[in-house]
Amino acid sequence: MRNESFFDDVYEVVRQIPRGRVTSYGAIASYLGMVRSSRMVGYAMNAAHTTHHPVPAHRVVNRSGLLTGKHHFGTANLMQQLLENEGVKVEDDKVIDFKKLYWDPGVELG
DNA sequence: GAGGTGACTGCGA
DNA sequence: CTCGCAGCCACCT
Repeated sequence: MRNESFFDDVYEVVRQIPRGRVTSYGAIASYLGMVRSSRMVGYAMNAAHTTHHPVPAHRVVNRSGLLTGKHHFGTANLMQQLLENEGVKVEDDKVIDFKKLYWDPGVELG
């Protein structure tokens, strides 16, 4: 029951991301069948800031591992702090070993 | 009802 | 390697 909207689906997937892992907007979009609407995933993250649902948006980065949305965390270094706090090394606003830490919902969730 | 926006992605030069 | 352009679609005003 998604009374809220498709955003709720995005939040659910993002919450499934294990600690110390990261994924991309396209991966979530693809898992939800909205690979062509990857922008909407990012848009949903923006709305996540307004919902009451806890969404670890810091675990979601662009397909290059770049912290594109760090500017939306209030402070530019907060997103990197959270990632490093989980064991994810970040440098120059980019996730190191992004390929290794990459978490694909289409694979992990089936 | 219509127009504008965007936390993206892929491809070409 | 970097830079630019076009497509995409739900949400907001």
